[in-house]
Amino acid sequence: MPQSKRPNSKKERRLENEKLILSAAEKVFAEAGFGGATMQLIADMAGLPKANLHYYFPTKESLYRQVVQNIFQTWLQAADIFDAAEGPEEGIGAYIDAKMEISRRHPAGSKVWASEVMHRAPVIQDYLETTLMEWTDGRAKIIDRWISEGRMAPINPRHLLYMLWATTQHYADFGHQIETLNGGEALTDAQWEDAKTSIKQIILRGIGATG
Amino acid sequence: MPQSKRPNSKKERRLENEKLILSAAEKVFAEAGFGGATMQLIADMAGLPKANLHYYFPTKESLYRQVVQNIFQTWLQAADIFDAAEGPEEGIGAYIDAKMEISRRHPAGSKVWASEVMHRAPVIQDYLETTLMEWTDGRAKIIDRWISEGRMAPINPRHLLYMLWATTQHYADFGHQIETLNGGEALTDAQWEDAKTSIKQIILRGIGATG
DNA sequence: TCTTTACTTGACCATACGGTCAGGATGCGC
DNA sequence: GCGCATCCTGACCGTATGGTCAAGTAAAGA
Repeated sequence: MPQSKRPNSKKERRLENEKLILSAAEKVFAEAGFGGATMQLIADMAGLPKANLHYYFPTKESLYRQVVQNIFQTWLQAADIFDAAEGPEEGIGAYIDAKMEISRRHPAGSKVWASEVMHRAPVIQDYLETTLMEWTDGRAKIIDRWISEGRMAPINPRHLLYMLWATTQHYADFGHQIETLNGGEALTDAQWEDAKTSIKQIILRGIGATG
Repeated sequence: MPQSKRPNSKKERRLENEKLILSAAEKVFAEAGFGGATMQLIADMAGLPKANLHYYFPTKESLYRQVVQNIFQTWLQAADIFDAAEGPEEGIGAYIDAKMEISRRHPAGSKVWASEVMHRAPVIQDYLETTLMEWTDGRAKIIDRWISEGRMAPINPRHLLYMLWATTQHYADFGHQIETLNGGEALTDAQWEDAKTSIKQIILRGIGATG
């Protein structure tokens, strides 16, 4: 007699609990860093006993690894927009929008990623060397093509990409600083729109890609 | 009989040891985060017994606090260049150069700062609310004046400042990622120059402040 | 030289943390 | 309904860590 209200099937519960744990872990790792986070805190936030965490994720490190890998996936998804674009104004503009939206919706993930990279990427170094490297090379080539087609000014694509990453992720990673400078209030919808517009304005004009 | 070769006077030794400890602490906090850093590790790196650290800095938190405050001072010093400038091209250009130089010379400090802010600034929240707030308001006013004088395009000064911070500090905080994408090699002198030039080119042109 | 003050340090302590485990509960296939 | 595999969890353990302390050493001051 499978119930649909409260998912009690084993598979469903498993997935649900894993999701619950991963979500709690992301928050705690973001707030406290890997070293400062405790399994007990994650357990409390997930509403599960600590020993249960170790049933799903044998070690703290394995849990952390899973969190970071999930974030990396989200990170890469924003790339699709870049690829589908027809030119720099559309591609880079949409990429900025997408990454700003990620910063707004998943600030914890962005922080965990930043923390991981700052600590010399002990867990996802191989991803940096393979997947991220390929992604970056591919995007750099697209930008170089746009430049050779005269659709934007000649600019080192890598530094442009770093600038895009830095600026968009700043709104998540340094969100607390921004909020403090905003009088202690989170940015409003209008302010987020203003941020997006300002960034696109500066960068698109800066690379000579405005209509 | 005060010796000048090896500073054995109490005051000199005190200052020397404090500097030694603070320098080691900055590195360890940057590499491991506050939670991951251990007093033993800092002691080893400073070449002193652990108990000696606790003589100079009673708690781990007090040591951390001192490190963060020192970094904040460096951070603010780069402002002088901004103030002394005659117009946006000179002021913002020089500010970018100065902040990039800090990222290059003191990456550990930048990382500690980033980490502190990411964790909701438990130690320097009051600085954010007072000193940083005033600094930001002041700089925003200067930019607004430049805009009203027609020396640059109308742009929300805050988002421009965030962009400057984000981009320049990215080269320190995400230095490991940049190094990995650079084939595992640290950026050369020429590459650092290229970075500075690219950033200035995009931003100065983006805000309509090029000669 | 003698006293006092500042500094140094090995040994030690309480605590908190990651991780284990045994035994019980629960749903699943037959 | 029954046996089995999966899931759950309170109690427990070893270790590492921040911090203490008392006893010693070296410099400053008189």
